[in-house]
Amino acid sequence: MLNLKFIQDNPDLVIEKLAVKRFDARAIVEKVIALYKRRNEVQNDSEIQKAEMNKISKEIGQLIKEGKQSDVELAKQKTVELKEQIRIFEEQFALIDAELAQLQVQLPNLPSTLVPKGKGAEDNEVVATGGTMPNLPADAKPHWELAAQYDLIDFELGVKITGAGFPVYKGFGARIQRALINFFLDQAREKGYLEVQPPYLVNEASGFGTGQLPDKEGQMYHDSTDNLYLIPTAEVPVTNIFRDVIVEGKDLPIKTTAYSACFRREAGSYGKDVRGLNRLHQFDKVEIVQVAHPDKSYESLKDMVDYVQTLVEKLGLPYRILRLCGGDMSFTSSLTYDFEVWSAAQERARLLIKLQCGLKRTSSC
RNA sequence: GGAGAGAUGGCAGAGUGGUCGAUUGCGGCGGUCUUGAAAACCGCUGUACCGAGAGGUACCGGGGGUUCGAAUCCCUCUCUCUCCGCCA
Repeated sequence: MLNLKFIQDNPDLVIEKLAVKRFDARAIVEKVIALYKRRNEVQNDSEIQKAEMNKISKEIGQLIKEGKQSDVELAKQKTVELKEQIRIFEEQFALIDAELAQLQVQLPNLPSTLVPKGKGAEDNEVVATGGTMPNLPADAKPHWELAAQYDLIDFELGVKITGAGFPVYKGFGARIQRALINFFLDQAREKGYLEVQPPYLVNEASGFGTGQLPDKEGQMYHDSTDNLYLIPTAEVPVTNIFRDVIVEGKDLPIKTTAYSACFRREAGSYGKDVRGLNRLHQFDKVEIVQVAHPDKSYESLKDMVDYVQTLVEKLGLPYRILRLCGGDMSFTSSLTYDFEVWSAAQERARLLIKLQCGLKRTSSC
């Protein structure tokens, strides 16, 4: 969320930057500036009254000590009107403040200077490609058929036990899943990431801490008995490690990695691209997170992009890295790289990894 | 599920209605001493917001209340710990 003072001091910059994201911020920015000024005036008036009130209260304490009972009564009378004025000012302040907050959340994060202008997927910038495209015969099978043929993943069994989107990995399928998790964790550790095993259920505060709540309320599995949420990504518990804590500047960047199962309701996505492993309710993911100094966050992002590139290289996958254009970026991001891996049998690129640098300054893999 | 205790500054831990934004210790920063370091000693050391500044306001788990005045009293919520019970 953009800082009010920043908006006030740099209105043109905000408008110009958000235009890259195809967002017309002019009206909101103007309103914000006017309200912000008004809010500060009210705050000032209110605080003058409060200062007076505090002063009188201290005097009363002194008078009581000295036993000047009549003066005490006199002073108390003065506070009656002050109290009422303070109440009115505070009411006004709360009203303006709420309106301001409501406007503030409507402004997206500013894009980095690297972000290309553009509308949608076709305007994204390809920054790197690698690997060799496999040349498959015309009758090549998609992964869900192969998985069934070799009994690696049993989707039907998952349906019986739980429901669609909860596959059962079997035999070599289960082993390769475990091997990949180990591979990613081991690689991350070698790059200086601290491995953690976080809880898979988080409380409400953690949900808000990473912005999953209230935004994606319906996308998370929720246990209403204890008011806990199943994590949609290890990003949630891992970044919440740092919620409300002060870290030493010399310790930055702090690099953390975690494997977790991830749970997503994927409400509303039925019907398209849901076959096989394309869209699951439960899946495995190894996350990397860096906590960096704001001035160094783009360096951290670069570091992570380069690192992930080495992973797809090592796995020998055909891939490309995209720098998303303004129109294709998310609300909170300031710079996003997508790693797309080519899926030959499906004849399309699948998004494998999304790395973003944003307000939360989190990145995932 | 039952009973009890607790939540205070980076950490530990005082404070039960009036100069308490908060004693003290640790940590951190600066200095004296030292060839250097350690020790010792001295000083400084929370955050946010408003203000050109002086300064002001708010914050002692969250919210509400009583009062001229609340870390302190009342109500309520949340969380943590201890003991008992139950349990895959």
